[in-house]
Amino acid sequence: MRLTTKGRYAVTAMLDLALYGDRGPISLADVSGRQDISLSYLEQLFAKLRRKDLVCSIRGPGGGYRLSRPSETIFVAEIIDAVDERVDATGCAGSSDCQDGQTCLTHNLWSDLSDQIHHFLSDISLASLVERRDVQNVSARQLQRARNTQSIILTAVD
Amino acid sequence: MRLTTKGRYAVTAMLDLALYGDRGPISLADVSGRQDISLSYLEQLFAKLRRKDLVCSIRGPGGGYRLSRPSETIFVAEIIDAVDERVDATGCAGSSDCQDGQTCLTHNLWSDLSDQIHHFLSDISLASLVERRDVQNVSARQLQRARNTQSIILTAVD
DNA sequence: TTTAAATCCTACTAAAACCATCGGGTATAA
DNA sequence: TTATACCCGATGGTTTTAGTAGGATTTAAA
Repeated sequence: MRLTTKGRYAVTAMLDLALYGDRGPISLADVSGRQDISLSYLEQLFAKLRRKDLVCSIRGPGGGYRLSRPSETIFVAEIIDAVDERVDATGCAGSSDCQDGQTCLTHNLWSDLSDQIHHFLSDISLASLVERRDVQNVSARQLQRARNTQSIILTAVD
Repeated sequence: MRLTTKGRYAVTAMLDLALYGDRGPISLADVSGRQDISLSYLEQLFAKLRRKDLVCSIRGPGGGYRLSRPSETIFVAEIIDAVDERVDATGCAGSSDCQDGQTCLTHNLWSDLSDQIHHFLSDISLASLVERRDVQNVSARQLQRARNTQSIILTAVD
């Protein structure tokens, strides 16, 4: 099982869309700037998210990505599955043939753990994350930083 | 976060000791044979388990490893921690400085998940695994296979 | 006293996964 | 027409994994 930056980036980026996407599509360049994720890497992740129909894309200027469903109906587990293949703690991808085509001594333990994790992440929607106090605080900080950066740029232009 | 064969091997090997270690120390060669784990790799894992005082070793012929505490008081979470360093889903090892020294948008989500996993694995003792029906079934199968292998060897000697 | 069984220890390596970067496409609004 | 943005494939550096190799040390048993 793995849960690395790949899955974390994907969830963070999707949450970014949920937070800021109410007025039209969000470009990956914006997400990249706010969340400190490399643009090229985001492109790869969103290719997978698009294939799994979690986002839809609008090309051309003013384009970007939108959630393809309301944020209440998109769950963290789906996002991780989309980019990370699986949240599975077994060594045999659940097929019970871990040792010589038969189950290993601890197969069911890892199977239970996988269920636990999947259940936990399946209960958390993007909308529920948007409502969280800590998420709102971080979001406010990010917007403030974006405004500062903008004003620095404008000052430099003068 | 990672949960790979390293952690799985360690738990399986410890469970092997819990199952068969009641009559003196178990050699890693025996564990290797029963659980299909390479001997040298087991040696590396048990070096860590020994450092964390989960097992104690007896050198020389007839030697091997024993659990250093009763199996009722050894929990899966400890074993994984010992060989895998951590079961942590955050990107910052819990230090909350995931983005530019501040918390990232999804930090608390991963922190909650880590707590969930750790709590789950902290509740499972080696003794409770030994009592499980599925573990007993697999164990019986492994012993049967070992007897077959032994009889093949004896036949070949004749 | 010798031998062989076992732990102990360090270094090395092939393969995989991760986390990108790069360079070019293509669609499309302005 | 042009700049913006998505789209796509190839590549590469770094880290981790899973295991190998080769020996040194301890010690029970022959």
